[in-house]
Amino acid sequence: MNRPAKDRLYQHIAQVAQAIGNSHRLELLDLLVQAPHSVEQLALAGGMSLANASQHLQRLKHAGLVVGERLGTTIRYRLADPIVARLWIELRTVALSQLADVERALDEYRPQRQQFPTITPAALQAGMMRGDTLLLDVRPPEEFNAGYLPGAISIPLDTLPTRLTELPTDALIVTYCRGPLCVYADEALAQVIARGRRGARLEEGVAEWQLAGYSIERLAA
Amino acid sequence: MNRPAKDRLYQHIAQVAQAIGNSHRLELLDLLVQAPHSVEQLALAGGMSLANASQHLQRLKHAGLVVGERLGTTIRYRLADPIVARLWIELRTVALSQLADVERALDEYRPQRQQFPTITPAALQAGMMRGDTLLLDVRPPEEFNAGYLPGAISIPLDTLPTRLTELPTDALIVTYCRGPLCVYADEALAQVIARGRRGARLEEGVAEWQLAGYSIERLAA
DNA sequence: ATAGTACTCAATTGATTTATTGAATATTCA
DNA sequence: TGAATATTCAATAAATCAATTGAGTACTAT
Repeated sequence: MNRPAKDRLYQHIAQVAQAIGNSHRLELLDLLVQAPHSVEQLALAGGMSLANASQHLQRLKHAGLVVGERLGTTIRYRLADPIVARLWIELRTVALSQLADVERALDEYRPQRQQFPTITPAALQAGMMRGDTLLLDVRPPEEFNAGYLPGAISIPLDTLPTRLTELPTDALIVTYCRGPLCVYADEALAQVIARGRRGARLEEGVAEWQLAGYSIERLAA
Repeated sequence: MNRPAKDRLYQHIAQVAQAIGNSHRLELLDLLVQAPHSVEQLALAGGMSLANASQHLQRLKHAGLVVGERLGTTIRYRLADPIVARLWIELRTVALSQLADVERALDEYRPQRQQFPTITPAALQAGMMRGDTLLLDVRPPEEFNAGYLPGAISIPLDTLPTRLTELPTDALIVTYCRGPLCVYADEALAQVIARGRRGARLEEGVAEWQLAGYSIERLAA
């Protein structure tokens, strides 16, 4: 058995794990799961400097996890392959399951998450088939445009206050956003319920939805 | 949006990725996927010092990926949960798919892997149903005892030379070992084919087999 | 109680990673 | 051609990681 060749093999594989072994790069991947983003957008959304974001993107690119394409003066980064989304979801699932600190940190970040009802994908689909459930996608519009759950209506969180009166009073309002690590759907739901509507949150975002075997819709290009 | 809480959340999740961001720790996980091992066994199989192996195991334990239980003077380590095996397989799959260097390193470690036929799990099962296929598990006996593919016979690689005459001449001999990063099945297959038998390798080990939805057998305790 | 075995821990050293800063590069527009 | 915008790169300092060494701990057998 070739010990040096075996060591090199594991070292190469470890490179991918090293690429995702940083909190900023994980957040960048989480953003890219929703839609392609420019460096500027990623730096802003991830709360890091432009140079820092760019450096982290080079690390992710070098590990084959993202690719960038130039569009004029901007470079649009996206996931290199859907299996990268799967790896991120798997990592997050293991972290949540195996480390109590992750669950605690999630409660601190999403303090409202135990206060409202949740709904499963299957129950959501049944409700939408019956016609008594309304599904709201409260992500930014570029993320909705990149792909959304079937039947979802886009009401970005920042526009919700002026649009609450549009919501029917006799339906169950279901909100979703980027997935389990996102608070947008919690905040939207709080407003919906405060306004007297019945509501629930879907924990899954588009990536979790697809990983569970359901399909998404996409606007015509 | 609570920026500090969000940062902490991603930092906690990154801890798990950091834990697997080292080649030695990946090899330890790969070994533990097959069966629980003592620190001494792991250090030997992984080509590292006892103290180093122990340190890496502490890192994996702290990330919730392995657990240890004392049995007399030895501590037997095992995966904390099957989802850890899934994470390892997912990471490896991404690495093989996204980095050409990983494929090259695998070729260097397994130089014979393109020379022999392979067989899919479905074709293997069909052949065993027909009764014209013999499945050999060439891992060490403790790993076979921890769980093996249904219908497999255990012939550890080091005992194969003295047992080749036992093999039927009219069946397809299929070998498997720890999975895609293991050479045991290649070396066994070379001997089987050199002795004039028809042979093929199954790339999947027990973890890949289970992840694909098939069940394994286990000897009564 | 002591010796043997297995394992862990702490300190040290050298290597690697990360964020910042300022310069450099690429593209577009007037 | 030059200015503006977007992005990357290189150098630096601080923080973190990994392997080794030697000491310490836990368990077992005599």
